[in-house]
Amino acid sequence: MKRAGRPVIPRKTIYRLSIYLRCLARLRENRLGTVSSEALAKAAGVKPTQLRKDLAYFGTFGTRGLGYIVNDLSQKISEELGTASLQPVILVGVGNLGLALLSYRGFEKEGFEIIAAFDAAPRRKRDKPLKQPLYGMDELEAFIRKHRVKMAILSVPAAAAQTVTNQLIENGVMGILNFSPIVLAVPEDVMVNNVNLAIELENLSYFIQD
Amino acid sequence: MKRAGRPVIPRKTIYRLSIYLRCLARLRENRLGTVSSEALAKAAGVKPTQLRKDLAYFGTFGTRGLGYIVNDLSQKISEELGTASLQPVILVGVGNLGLALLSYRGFEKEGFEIIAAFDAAPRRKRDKPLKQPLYGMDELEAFIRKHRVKMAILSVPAAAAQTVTNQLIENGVMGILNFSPIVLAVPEDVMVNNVNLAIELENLSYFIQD
DNA sequence: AAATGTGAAGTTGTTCACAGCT
DNA sequence: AGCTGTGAACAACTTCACATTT
Repeated sequence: MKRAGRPVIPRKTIYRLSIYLRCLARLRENRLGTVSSEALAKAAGVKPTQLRKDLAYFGTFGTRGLGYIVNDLSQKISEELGTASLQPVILVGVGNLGLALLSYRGFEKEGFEIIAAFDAAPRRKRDKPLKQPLYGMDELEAFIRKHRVKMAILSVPAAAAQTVTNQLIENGVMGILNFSPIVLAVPEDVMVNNVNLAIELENLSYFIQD
Repeated sequence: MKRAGRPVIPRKTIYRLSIYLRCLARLRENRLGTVSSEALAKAAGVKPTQLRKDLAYFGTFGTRGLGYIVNDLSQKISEELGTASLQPVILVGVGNLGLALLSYRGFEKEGFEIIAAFDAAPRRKRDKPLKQPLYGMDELEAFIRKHRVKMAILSVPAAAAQTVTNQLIENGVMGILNFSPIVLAVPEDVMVNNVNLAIELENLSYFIQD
């Protein structure tokens, strides 16, 4: 929580905190009480010093000579990330990819819930019955306002992406997880995370050339 | 192509080259002949100087006072990324997410083709008929070797991820697009790109807190 | 006049080295 | 003795400022 008075934590650190949290969860499942920065860093795929620096941004939790108490550290990171406050999310664009994301179970386990989906053609035949209600685009504005939705997953075709984005933002959405292959123009205070599968593949293919 | 004698291009630059390429494609569709670094940078969501620096890593293509020729620049970037050489890709783990990725049309348009899918339970009932052949895990090794597969998309459950990864690498896979929520341990010369949707959401939710 | 290409300056992020605690 | 916490050194990346070309 970027409250005044607190240090600003770098973006990359926040990313890694999420990773640490997941590693800690596995340690807990294995009933481990404490962990050293070396062990946790290894599990997370980073250097021990980086882990310690990351934690130092928002406190000092370790015991010298011993390491970190798994439960405590887990909770501290959770608090810092604000994971406690479960955010409602909507999804816009129920094509192939959107449909998949809707049925993907990975979200709920992590404390997010897609509470509704929207599509330009909500009655189009889909193979699978959805858990979430599916509405037309004309109901988008009212829904966002009514449920105070702050986060949206965008999986519409490229041509529609900017228009939909504008609609989302006008009605109060502050964070967008963008799967459409376009760079969205947004005001400074709106946050966009891009996930572009084609680019990820292209990137891989570049680096594996001998 | 990281050939000896060429400068090493930073990872982030490679990422952005992919983005520029897509922006240029749109300019071409709109029949634009030339573009300035300012205009292209804006479309790509970066600063003009950054765009120019990125390009400078592998050549000088612009004309001062004029800008870049869309077609030429497009081709140069394509060459640099090695997009020309269309890589065959396999997908392992046909659950919800894997299924979605298989039916996602975004890949083929960008020059990738998922040529086969593998799953521990290949006969499990799935709602949708697949375009790609679906095999059991026992056929994985032979297939990779026979088709000289270098890239894989991994969408298996966390518990299976590392085991499958080892299998892939032993048989020659050099690049993995990992959707499973685990940090994979791999040798240095193997490249992993992680896509973790839960972390992306968690990250968004952190930054939109007021 | 307009826009690129680039050395230098600035910024951000990572790693080292070691002091300091338990 | 073992392991954390952190200032300082280092490395990577970005932006600036401006010389240079068309």
